[in-house]
Amino acid sequence: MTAPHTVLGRAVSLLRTFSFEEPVLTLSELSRRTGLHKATAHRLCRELVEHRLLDRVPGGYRLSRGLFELGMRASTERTLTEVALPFLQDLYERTHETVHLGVREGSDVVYLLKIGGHRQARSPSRTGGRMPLHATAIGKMLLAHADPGDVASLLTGPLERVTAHTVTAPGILHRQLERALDEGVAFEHEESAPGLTCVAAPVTVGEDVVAAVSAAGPLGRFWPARHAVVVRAVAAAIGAALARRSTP
Amino acid sequence: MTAPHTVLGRAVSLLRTFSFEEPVLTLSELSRRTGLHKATAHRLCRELVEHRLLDRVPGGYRLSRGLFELGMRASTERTLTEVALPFLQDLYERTHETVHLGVREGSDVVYLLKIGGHRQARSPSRTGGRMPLHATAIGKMLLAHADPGDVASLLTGPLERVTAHTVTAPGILHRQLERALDEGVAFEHEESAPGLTCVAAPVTVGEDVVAAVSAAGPLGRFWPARHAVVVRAVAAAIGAALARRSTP
DNA sequence: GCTCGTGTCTCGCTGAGTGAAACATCGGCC
DNA sequence: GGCCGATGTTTCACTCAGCGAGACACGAGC
Repeated sequence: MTAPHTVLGRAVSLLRTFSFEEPVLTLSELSRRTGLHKATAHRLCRELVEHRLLDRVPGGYRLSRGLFELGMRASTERTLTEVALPFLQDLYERTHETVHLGVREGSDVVYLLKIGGHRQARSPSRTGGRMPLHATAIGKMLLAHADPGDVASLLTGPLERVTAHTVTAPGILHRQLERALDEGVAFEHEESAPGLTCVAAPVTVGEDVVAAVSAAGPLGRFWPARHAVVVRAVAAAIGAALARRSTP
Repeated sequence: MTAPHTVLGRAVSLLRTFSFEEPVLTLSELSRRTGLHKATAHRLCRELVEHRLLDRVPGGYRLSRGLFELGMRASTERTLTEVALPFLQDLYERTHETVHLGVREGSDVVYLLKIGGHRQARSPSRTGGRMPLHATAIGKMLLAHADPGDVASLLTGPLERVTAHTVTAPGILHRQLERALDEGVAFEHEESAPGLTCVAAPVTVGEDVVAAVSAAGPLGRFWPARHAVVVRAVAAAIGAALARRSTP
C-alpha cells in the first residue's frame, strides 16, 4: 500500500489494513503493509486506541467495538436493512438456508445482511463483506440491471476467478445476465465457493434496483430453482414496503 | 463537544457527531457541535469523503457505507455474533418477537444483534446502539453478573430515567439484580420504552458472562415470564457452543 | 432591496507530526 | 551462556501539513 501524505489518510490506511481473515495485526506488520515509518504507525495506533477505534490486544492491534458502533450508525442503507429484515426472516423460515441482502458498489456486491441457522453452508460472504459481482447470484442480478455501459466496461476487464466454476467468459456471463433479466432471478453454482449454490432476485423501487436478495445452500440439499419463486416474492415484497415508506 | 488539538481527534469527533436520530448533518452544524472552525471542518469533511468514510448528500454529510464495511470488520465480537446467530434464529422462530444479543460496555449495553419480524414492537434498541444497563432486561442481567464494586459505583451515581417506569431506586434495582442472579433471567416492564416488555438470560463461557440474550414484545401480547425457559435455554446453548469453539 | 445562514477558497503563520536513530525486550538457535 | 533478528518504545530537531481569520459566493426568506 502506498502511504498518503496526510494524517487522516495514514490513519485510514492503517484501519483498512485489517480484514476478516487477519483481525489482529502487529505494529511492525501494520507499518510494513502501509509503508509507514514504525514510529509513525506507533504514534497513530496509540492515538486510534485512545479514540476507541483500535484495541490493544496481546498479539498486536485490532479494530475495536467503537468502530463497530460507528459503522452501524452509517445510515446509508439502514432503512433498507430495517425494512427488509422481517421479509428476510420469512425467507429464512421457509428455507432454513443462508439468506443475503446485498447492494452494488462498483464491481463488487456489499452484503448488508446475512442470516442463517445451524445447517448453513460454508460460504465466504459476511455482513459488511464483499464479493465480485460476476461470481455471485446477487451480483449477477445487480449487474443485469446495471447501466449497459458499466456492464460493458466491467466485462472487458479481466474477471477474477474465485473458484474453478466462476464464470469468467464475457459471452457466457452476458447470456446469463440476459436470462436473469428475463426470468427475474439469477443463479450461481459453486462460482463463489465450492459446494455452494444460490438464487437471487432484485429489490426494485420504482424503476431502480436498489438491492438484491438471495438464498444459498449446499449443493445436493439445496436446489436453487425450487426456491426461485419464494425469493422473487420476498424481493418484490421488500420493494413494495420500501416504496410505501418513502412515499407516505 | 470540546475540540481536541490533533487531526485524528477532530476527525473522530466529527464522525461521532452523527447519530441514529440525525444521520445527516450540515457542515455548519458539524462545525458548531464539534467546536471546529468552519474552514477546518470543511477541509476534514472533504478528506473524509475522499477516504469514503463520509458521503456528500444534498442535505449535508452522512456516514458512508465504507465506514459500515470497516465497522463490520471489527472482530471484537464477531465470533460471538456468528456463533450466536443460529440460536437467535431459533429463538425468533419460537417467539416471533424481537430478539437481542448484547454485551456490556461501561454503564451501557451495546447491542451486537437485533432481529425481528413484521409484528415487532417499537423499541429504541438497534444493532450497534446503546442503552443504559439499568433500564433494560439484558442490561440488568449483565449488571447482575458484574463485579460488585462496579455495581456499587454505578448504583451510587444518578440513574437515568428513560421512561416513567425506569427503575431508578438503587434499593429496588439491587433486589431485582439478586433475583435475576437467582432465577437466571431478568425482566423489564416498560422501563426502556413504553408498551415494551422483555426477558433476558446470560451467555456464560466458563465463569465469565460474555453477553446476554433477550426476547422483547409489546405489553398485552407478550408475557416475559412465559418465555423465560426458552430464553435461558438459548443463552445456555450459545455459551456451550462458544466453549466448544474456543477449546477444541 | 437587505440580511442571515450556508458552503467554499485563499494564504501567511506555526506547532503538530515526521522519521532517523538509539534503546529495550523478547524469543530462537547454535 | 552469547549471538541474532525481530519486535515495541522513546527521543529530538526539522519542516511541512494543517490551522483559522477573513473574504467571497450563493440562496432563502421576510
